[in-house]
Amino acid sequence: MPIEMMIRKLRLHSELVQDDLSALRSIVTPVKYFPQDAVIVREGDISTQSCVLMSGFAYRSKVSEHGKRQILSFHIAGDMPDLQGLLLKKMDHDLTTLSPAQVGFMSHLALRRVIAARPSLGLALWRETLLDSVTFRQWIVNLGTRTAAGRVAYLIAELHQRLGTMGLVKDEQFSFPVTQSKLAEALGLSIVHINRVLQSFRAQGVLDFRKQVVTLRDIEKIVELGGFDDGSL
Amino acid sequence: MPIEMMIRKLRLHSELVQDDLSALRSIVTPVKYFPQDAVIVREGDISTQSCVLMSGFAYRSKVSEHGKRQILSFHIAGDMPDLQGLLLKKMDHDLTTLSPAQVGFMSHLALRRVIAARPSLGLALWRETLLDSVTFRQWIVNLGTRTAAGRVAYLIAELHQRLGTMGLVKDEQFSFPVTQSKLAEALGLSIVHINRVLQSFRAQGVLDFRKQVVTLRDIEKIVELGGFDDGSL
DNA sequence: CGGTGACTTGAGCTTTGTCAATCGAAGTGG
DNA sequence: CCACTTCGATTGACAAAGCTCAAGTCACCG
Repeated sequence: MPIEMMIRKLRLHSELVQDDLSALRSIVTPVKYFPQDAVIVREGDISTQSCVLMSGFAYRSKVSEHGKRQILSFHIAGDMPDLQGLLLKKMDHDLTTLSPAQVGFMSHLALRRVIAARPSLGLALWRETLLDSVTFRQWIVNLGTRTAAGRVAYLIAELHQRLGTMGLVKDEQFSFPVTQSKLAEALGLSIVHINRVLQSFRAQGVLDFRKQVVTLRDIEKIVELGGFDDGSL
Repeated sequence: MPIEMMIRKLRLHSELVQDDLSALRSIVTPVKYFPQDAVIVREGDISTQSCVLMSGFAYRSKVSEHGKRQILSFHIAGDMPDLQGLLLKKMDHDLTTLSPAQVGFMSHLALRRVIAARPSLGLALWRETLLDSVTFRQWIVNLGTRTAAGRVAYLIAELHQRLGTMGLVKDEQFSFPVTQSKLAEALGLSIVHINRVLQSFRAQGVLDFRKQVVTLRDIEKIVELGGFDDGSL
């Protein structure tokens, strides 16, 4: 029942009554399946619908004129990574799958209708977009203040926390189907350097990143390096 | 009539009728005057009101556990830098004045009342918070993909554009009351390095940054270095 | 079996940071 | 008005983090 992932996430932050939830459920299209590395929405597109990631991973990215690409955020089941399109018609970045993914869509027309009828739902969705902002702000701090090792550790800690609340972590281990090259694009580092950081983490028994699976070996150390702050809101 | 700055900015992005605008005006408290470097809201505070910057400059910042501070964004007249507090009760960052500033406040109670009565106003405010996000995303690209000189150039180009739409640029010159140390905190660079970049810009006749005033001398070059993209939404 | 994509490794180099000192303007108390 | 302090800007010398280039390895796939 993949659609429940979205509901689950929404309920983490907002109090919604059953009627709100079923109104929302009712406008989500049947799930579509996307392969790995498929573009869901492209920068410049005029969006007429927003999506919900039901399973799998996705990421948002933007290329700077220099041709360098920056990954802005990673997304997991339950996320609505292009909800902002509801009010900002023109996409300012790309949204791409990182793994095969199940995606549901909600047309903006239907969303507006449902929000007008149920203001509390509108507020809950607004809040979701604000939480998105919080993550971006943390990301800025990450890029601006931390060394390479700190950035990697932070990213892992953040994902660990988010996947944890969605029940996607088992035995301090989770799937994260990303290449080192994408990690580099996310963290503003070179591939070579990412590789070296990961190796040193492995050697020091901090964490292991192999075959798309992350294994946390020394959480204390990771949190210390990455200075991750759960930041309960 | 400083409150008109807010209205002016809102109307840039949303169509609002006079009644919406006057409803909003009516809940803004009389302006308060803040000196330079005064904290308006602090990380961890539970916010019960949001502010509107009527004149002057402010910035948002966050300290990473390492004690290093990161400036997240700069704000100018018309901005509502802590609007997200309406739905995210706990502040995740500080808001501080960069210069003496006039600030109006809107209590969250009143805001919620007015939004409930006028959904279009709610959407306009939601959109404002989304524009905030856009800026953060650009900032991530800035930190992640550009060299020191590019980052500085980008920041200047962004400010130039934003101040321009608010009518605060004259003769390709604008006031930006920031120290080099704060620039360093915003751009994730050391003070010394910022100083060198500014000097080289001055020497090359790209731009001049003296006594809190920025003078653009070669806009082409600035846009090229910073790769600024107006990104009309 | 050859090809492709991801990961690894080494060497040398560039950008940026650190440390330490100096300078200059503005403000303060005497 | 002068000595003194303070804060921000500036400079030089040196160190470090991270980048680029280039080559090689390894697993997988047609």
